Amino acid sequence: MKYSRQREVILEEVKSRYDHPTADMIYKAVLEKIPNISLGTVYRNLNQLVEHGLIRKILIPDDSDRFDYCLSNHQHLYCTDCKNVFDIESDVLKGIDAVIEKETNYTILSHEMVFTGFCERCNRKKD
Amino acid sequence: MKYSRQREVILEEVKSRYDHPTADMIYKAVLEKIPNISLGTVYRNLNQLVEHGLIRKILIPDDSDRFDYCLSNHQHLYCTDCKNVFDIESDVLKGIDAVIEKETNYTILSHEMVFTGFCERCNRKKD
DNA sequence: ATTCTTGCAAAGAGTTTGCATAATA
DNA sequence: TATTATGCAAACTCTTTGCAAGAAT
Repeated sequence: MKYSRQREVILEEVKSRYDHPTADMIYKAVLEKIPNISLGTVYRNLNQLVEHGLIRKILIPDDSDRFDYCLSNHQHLYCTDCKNVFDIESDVLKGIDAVIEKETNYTILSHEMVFTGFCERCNRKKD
Repeated sequence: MKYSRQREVILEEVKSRYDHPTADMIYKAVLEKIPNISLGTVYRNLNQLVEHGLIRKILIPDDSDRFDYCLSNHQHLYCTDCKNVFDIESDVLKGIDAVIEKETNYTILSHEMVFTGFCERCNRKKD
């Protein structure tokens, strides 16, 4: 990838936050630093960064895609109450691709997983 | 839910096929039986059937949603080569929601999981 | 000099919604 | 009769794309 300031700032933005933002949230944030950046550029760069494995895209049921800096094996929880995405630190799924590959005749490259439920805060609200 | 022939035929269509169709594929199939049904009605009914737990929606990375009749615990493989969705018979994920719930302070209601890779047929093509 | 990237705006795909009408309970 | 569902079309959201201009190698 040829260098571009737009891509650098976009990647920094994804890296620096932990709220699993949508493309539009990233666009709005990056606007502060590059006031004339376009939404198309944000989408193009996010997709490129995903393709190059620098960030990942998280699919949310009935909601727009989120982006996350690629770190260790971790899972995600989508809280249907506050609509936020939270990290789940758990290694129960470690090596699952290899397990499935052994059990079937498929080639497994990756998987997408999202849990749906309630976060801590929304759990407490219900008491 | 109040009875409607449209919904009945839509549910039968999802029940009867194993190719994890998109809303549009279901619409085209149902058109054969109800020639004046509208795409909006298909979407409305699919969503209702999902909400009532009769069918499930499968999220596919960078592709449209698929629908599947709700059966036992099984997983899905999205073949990036032929773009089809296949069933994976495996119980490695059985009880995973409860495990995560024990490990965290979240309430887990459900999860979405899709493996990405190659199906048997596309695997063979590569040899 | 060549290739990649940008901003802009328009288009695209997929899905939802408002409304008057029709069917169900 | 009251409620829910329908067909139609328009609207809506999210995302992609064509293009001429600009930046990076």
